[in-house]
Amino acid sequence: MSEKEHLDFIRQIVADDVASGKHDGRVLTRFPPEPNGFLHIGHASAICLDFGVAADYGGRTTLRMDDTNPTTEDPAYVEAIERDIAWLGFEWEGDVRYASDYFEPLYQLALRMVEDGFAYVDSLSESEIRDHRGSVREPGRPSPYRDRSIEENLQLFRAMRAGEFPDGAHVLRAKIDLSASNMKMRDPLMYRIRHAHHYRTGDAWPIYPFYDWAHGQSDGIEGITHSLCTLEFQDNRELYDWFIEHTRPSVAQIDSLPGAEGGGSEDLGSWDPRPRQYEFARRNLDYTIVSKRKLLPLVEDGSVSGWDDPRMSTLAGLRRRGVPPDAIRAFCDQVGIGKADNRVSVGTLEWAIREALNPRAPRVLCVLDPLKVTITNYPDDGIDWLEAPYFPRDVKAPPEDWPATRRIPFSANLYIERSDFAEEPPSGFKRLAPGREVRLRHGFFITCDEVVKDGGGEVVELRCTYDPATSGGSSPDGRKPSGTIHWVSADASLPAEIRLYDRLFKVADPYEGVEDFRDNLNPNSLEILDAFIEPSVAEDPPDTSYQFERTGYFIRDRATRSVSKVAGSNGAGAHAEAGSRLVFNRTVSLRNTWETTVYLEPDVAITSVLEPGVTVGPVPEPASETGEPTIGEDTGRLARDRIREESLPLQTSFERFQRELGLTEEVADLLSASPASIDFYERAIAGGANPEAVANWLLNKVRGAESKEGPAGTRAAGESSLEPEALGALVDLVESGTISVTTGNDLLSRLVADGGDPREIVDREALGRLVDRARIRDVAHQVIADHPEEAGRFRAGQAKLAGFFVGQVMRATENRADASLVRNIVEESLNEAS
RNA sequence: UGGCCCGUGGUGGAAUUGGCAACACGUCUGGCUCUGGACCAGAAGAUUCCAGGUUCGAAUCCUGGCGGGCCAACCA
Repeated sequence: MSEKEHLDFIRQIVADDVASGKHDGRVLTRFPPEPNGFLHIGHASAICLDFGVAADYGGRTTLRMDDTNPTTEDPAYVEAIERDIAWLGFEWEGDVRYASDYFEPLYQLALRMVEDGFAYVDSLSESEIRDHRGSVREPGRPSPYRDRSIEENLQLFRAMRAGEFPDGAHVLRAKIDLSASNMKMRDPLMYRIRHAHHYRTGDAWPIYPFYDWAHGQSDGIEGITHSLCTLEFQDNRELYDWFIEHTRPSVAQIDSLPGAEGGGSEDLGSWDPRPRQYEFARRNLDYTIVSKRKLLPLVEDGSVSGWDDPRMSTLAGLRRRGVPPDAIRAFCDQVGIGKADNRVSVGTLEWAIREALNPRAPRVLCVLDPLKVTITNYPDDGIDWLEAPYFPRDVKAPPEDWPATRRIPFSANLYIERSDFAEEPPSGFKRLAPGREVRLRHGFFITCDEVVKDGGGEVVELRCTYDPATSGGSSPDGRKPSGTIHWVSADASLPAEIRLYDRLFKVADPYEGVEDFRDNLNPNSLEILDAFIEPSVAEDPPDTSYQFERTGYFIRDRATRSVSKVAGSNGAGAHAEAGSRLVFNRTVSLRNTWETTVYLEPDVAITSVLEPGVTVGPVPEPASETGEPTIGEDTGRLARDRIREESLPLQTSFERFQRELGLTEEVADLLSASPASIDFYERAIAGGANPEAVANWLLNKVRGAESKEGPAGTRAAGESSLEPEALGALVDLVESGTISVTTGNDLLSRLVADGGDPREIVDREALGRLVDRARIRDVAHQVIADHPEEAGRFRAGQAKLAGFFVGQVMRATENRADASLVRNIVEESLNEAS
């Protein structure tokens, strides 16, 4: 992958880890699909990330089948997944891994959890467990079996494993916290009893681990360093970490693994490297579904012809549609990765496809919707084989294994595209019309002399004359026709079936406004055309991607169709298989700026019509008389007021802050929210620092500095080494002008991290404020000289660039300069220097 | 009166961690062309969800509000 100056947030984390020498700088990621369906374009994004991140940092990626649910999985899916990833162009580390290969070590690990008292066997029914779990609003209740002895748990769990109980009789649960606000932590299930046949382990196991238990431990077993998954697993991360921290793996347990290196039975104590989970937003594509579970019903109910139906967003479908793998990779690269919900336009995918195909797809002629043209001044039984280049001049490096030209037949009977003729041409129309001349691509100029219609008034034939002097596309007299159109000989072309695919769903968001997303299926997503194509294609390799000139990119489908009607033929189509015709899938149309495709961005049009002036949120309701918080009210303030009503000291401080210290009500409110907060503030101002300034620092900057995270994943939330007295001293230093505000900011982060006395640090490091006008002016001049372009733009009126120069000067003086002074001097210097 | 996460042009997203709101797709001009494609040149499009606050300076920090997503499967 090319070096980018910008790193997405995942790569930033990995880059930091590598730089800090975590795991000795090793990176191992994993792609863990469940083999219960085909991979789709959404997975492509995850695959590109998992494999791409590792590759960027010299790491590797394992492919792991997350096959812990025997009832949904199938070896056919395993095969499809491997095929699709390989096709996409990625190579996984070693053999394919299977979670099912880890069933034994997982079980051993679980046994230890039971021994250590971190897991218990619960014998409640499924619905009872659900009931005991409580809701998001109410805490759960412990199961009556929660306090079984370790011995009993051990014996029961072993019996579960031995197959002594029927399905549903017991489960193994982690013993965590039934009242956790995170539902995932309310004693999550680790194992269920399921007497089911697993496609790999057969009937060896009557119990199967759940995702949360299996996944993190599998990461540990494989030595994964960065475990990337989608946003909906954010709540699971706390559990992931809990499991990682509470297991005690030993070499013996993972020794039974295929490919294990062997080696004793000593305790590993913990997983090393310790895997960490990071989440990113899944990629949604408009007019498309990216969910294996939603795609399955389409396959099952016959809405599509299979997982590889070219309308499907599956990699297999895209492949059959003719989308090259590098286009998908380019697309994933282009949209990148983030944490915000999104819906990418399919236009972006189409762009990537055209970009990939344009330089390498040979151009051929194919008429999709034929209109008969008779050349009246050409011999009826004549035929000319014209030499035509496969690539236009602007394709600089056509594929070397493809010939430069082919021959195409010209005869008295031709087909042109019905849309390339207009009896009454609109203005700007550059194609054929009565009396007009156009160029046939790679052929002659023709002029339309006569329009033949059927009884219904529909045009059925054009009678034209050609100019024999224009062979090769130009006329000796130098005249230029208004346009160039594609065509095909009716006497010597091949009949072809063309399948045009439109989006599978009618609306950008298939889940919008319906209970069943299938109600949003586009009934016209497939259009089949009887077309004619130049005969050269019959001899080409079957998987060739073409550009049909002026229409789009197409690929030959593996299917052939028997001829439904005999095409006008004199045997020139002899290369085609007798009695059959070729089938082509349209991969994507050409970009079309003439016929503005109405369907292209309908959602844009619709929103602008439906929501003309809709502004932000709803109008706040007036407060209700019950005093209950209503929308728009400051509920935090209400809560604090209520607490103060019941606590005299709090209320006293609240009032004193306002009356004696002159703080605003809002500031006093925040400061008097808790005894700890009041105490901290009182101690900070005890040294004589300006109360108002201290309050502002405390409320704004200190909170900001404390919430800033350290190196990814290692943040110790709420931990601060800042002493109140130090804050008071710091504020005093700034207020008295001893140090600059910016130095104060820097110092604050250091105090929060490491503690200390600001006065000492300032003395020791000579951080005193720089107010020497001459010094600052020197620096400013230097900065201006170094940035002539910006200086010019400032003088041209871009006033906000002053901030840029202030920043540069501050940097040059290590933040010691007085910023107001700097701004002053910078603006002065900028103006005088002109 | 739950927890967690997320709001930057139409779309996806940058902003070197408080100092010029990048880039790409799309749109619109103009040029070139034997493809109304490609290519070349240019333009338009953003009070960074809102309101306050801190700061010389805020997309970024603080407070509150609004909006969206996920979580109560013996699925993953």
